[in-house]
Amino acid sequence: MERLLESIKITVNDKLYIKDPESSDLGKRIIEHSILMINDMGFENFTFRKLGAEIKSNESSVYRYFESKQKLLLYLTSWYWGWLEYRLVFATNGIPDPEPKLAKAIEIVTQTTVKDWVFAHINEELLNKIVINEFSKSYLTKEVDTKNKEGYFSIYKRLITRISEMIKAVDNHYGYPLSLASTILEGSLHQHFLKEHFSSLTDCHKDEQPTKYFTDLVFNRLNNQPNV
Amino acid sequence: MERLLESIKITVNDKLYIKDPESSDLGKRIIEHSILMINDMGFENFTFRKLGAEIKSNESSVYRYFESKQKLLLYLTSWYWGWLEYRLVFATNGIPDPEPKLAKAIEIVTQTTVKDWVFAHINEELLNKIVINEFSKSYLTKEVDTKNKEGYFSIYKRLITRISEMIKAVDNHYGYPLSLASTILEGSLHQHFLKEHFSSLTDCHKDEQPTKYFTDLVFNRLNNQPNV
DNA sequence: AATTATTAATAGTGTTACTATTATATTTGC
DNA sequence: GCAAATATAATAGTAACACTATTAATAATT
Repeated sequence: MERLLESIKITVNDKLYIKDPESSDLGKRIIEHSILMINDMGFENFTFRKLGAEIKSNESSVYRYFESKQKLLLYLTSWYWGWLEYRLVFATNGIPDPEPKLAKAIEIVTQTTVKDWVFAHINEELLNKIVINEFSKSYLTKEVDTKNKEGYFSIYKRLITRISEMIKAVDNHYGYPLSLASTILEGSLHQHFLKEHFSSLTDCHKDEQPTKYFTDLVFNRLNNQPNV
Repeated sequence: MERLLESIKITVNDKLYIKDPESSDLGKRIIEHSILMINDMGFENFTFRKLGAEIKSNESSVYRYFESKQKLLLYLTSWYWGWLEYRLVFATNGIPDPEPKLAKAIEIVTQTTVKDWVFAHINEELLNKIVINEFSKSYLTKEVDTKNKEGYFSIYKRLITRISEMIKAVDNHYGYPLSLASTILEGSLHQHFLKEHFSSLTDCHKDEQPTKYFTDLVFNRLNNQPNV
């Protein structure tokens, strides 16, 4: 995969940044260290001032790239979903049969990310943790509808649509392909969170178990047609 | 139900408040109006200062009842889960067969709340909306493990345990009763949120559809034993 | 060498969560 | 009915935060 991706750039909605962080060294340091710091201290305790100090730059310089903390988070999570979408399409494209195709898709989106380091300044493993802990906060706000209209969630939405299409390909009589797709994505983040902090509320205690749980759940439903 | 509940008090962890808001008129107004205001403006924009102004009292008086905004949110959501647990136990206790019992449980926890007004100062319908929009924020923080140790999520956890027990009663060979129970609860909040803000990501467009979706999903899995 | 773009430094604004202190009501015990 | 205890209100203040404005220094381009 490394070879292939060298020429690939994950593109996110360009309204999410003022200046493309990929376009400069400072920009890349902003991305790299915001991932490290948000993962360390959590989004609430993370500030542009602290980030500036960490990268030996200045708060105001960070504001040249991102107009707010919220937009930086949306940039990071969008990037993550874009990267996941890329891996999903790449891994499933060659599979002709709907069942193994969906199975592969579930595997990709529910497993925790292994260290890839395809993009030098982006630690995908930590970014995955950030998505588990912080993504919900990016839409659980009063501004969600405007943000949505501005297209800040479009990659995420496209990803869910893709999964729902694969579900329909397995069973086009099933009545809830979109709900099931969104349950797989969100539910998998949630199971990973429970695994870390509420282990008494989940049967998933190892990284690969959410994949097994959702694969089992989805295929049992879809092979069993007593629809609505 | 009204008659019965007149003498019932939903009790939450008493470390969540400094002074019991149920013990005074001011306390009840704090609860009543914090529900209205958080629902209106969202948790981020809600402040004790604004609340004080609204109830013609003072910011510092609110701090006599709750030591922080976060604890007030935890109080409200705990109360909600306690109330839901009560309704769950009440509605399922008399059902001997595991299947209809679980079906009733899923119905209770996945449906949006109808106006009950059993507790004069608590609008359960709005509280349900608050839980949908804000509950995740109460655990998606760096302090989650300490909060958990202090017992601030115990009612929520007990509720999930109860549901998982009902799942086991239907199929005690199923390998993921806890994960399934937590998926039903969290997933249902999520589907209700999507219904309001991302209708292209769900098949649930009416209030009762999450119930149907999860009932279908759960029973199809449990009647079908190809376990792990 | 001059122009331009980028980055850094400094200072400031309004708001927030929360605390401390004092003053004023209200309730309670006798 | 009145003093003591308690609850509430008012005021002021702190440190931190998100974000802005302005100017200074540096680097890249022409």
